[in-house]
Amino acid sequence: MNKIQRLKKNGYRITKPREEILNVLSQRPLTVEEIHTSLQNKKISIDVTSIYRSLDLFKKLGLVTEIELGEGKKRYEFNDKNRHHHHVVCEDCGMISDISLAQEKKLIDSMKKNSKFKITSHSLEFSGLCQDCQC
Amino acid sequence: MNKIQRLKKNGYRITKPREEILNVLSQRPLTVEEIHTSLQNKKISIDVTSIYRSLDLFKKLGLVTEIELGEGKKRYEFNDKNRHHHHVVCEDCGMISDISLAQEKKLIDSMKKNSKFKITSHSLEFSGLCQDCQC
DNA sequence: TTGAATGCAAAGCTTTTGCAATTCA
DNA sequence: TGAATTGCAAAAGCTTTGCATTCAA
Repeated sequence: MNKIQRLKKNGYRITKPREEILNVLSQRPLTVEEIHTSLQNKKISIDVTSIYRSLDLFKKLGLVTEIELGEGKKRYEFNDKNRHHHHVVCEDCGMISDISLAQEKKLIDSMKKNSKFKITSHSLEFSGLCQDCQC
Repeated sequence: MNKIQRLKKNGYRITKPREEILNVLSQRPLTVEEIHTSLQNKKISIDVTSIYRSLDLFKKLGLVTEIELGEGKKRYEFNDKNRHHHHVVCEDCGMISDISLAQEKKLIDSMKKNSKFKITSHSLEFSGLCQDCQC
């Protein structure tokens, strides 16, 4: 089931702004400002308010994941359920890379087993210097 | 070496506001607002601006760690170097618990070895329901 | 047609900046 | 005393809210 069908199925309307925002959301986590600029570049005029509201809806439907990388603002990324991953951010240039960790499952499972909390989600973010910025 | 001495050693002044902020910072990560309220309760009047500026200094000196738990604001916690840990936050009541994970080192070491980035730090945050909120 | 969604303006929070007054060493 | 630090006011982000208008079904 694609993203548009998923909207419809839940009784929400397929609107131009929503379609455009979904089109622009890639694997790379974007800020609201970046989404807005990206749409403007495509000559699509959408108010930031509508972007915020659309993202809220997408979050609720599980279409989009909200992440914080310590920048003081949120980032949004299209939620590919088949590809659980985390991020590493370059302290110098801000470049963001995806990472998948083989040993991760063990760690999370053990956390779930041992914690008194009922764990529902986690975030693991790395910070460092990317290849270019190490020189 | 205690926190006050650490300030002095680096050529910074020991001032009333700085002392009071350090006194109030506990293991529990606090927001600037919480620090401010906590000081007011002790009849200590400090401007939030000064709190921000002191925290910036403490961060620079490695006395305090800044964390984000997805609340849209930052939290600050006194940095106990002997006790590396992470957090789990209750989605319902906001309660924050510390956690230490035995298997963590392996995961991080492998990340450091395999990543093209030069990893300098990481954050691992869990979200779920605390014991009280599970009922 | 009609409720849902959008745009615009305004406000709400958190955080930062500028500058004169104060304070520590 | 003199530079570092503080308080106050203002501004700068990011995000949310209210309301009239527009739009999808």
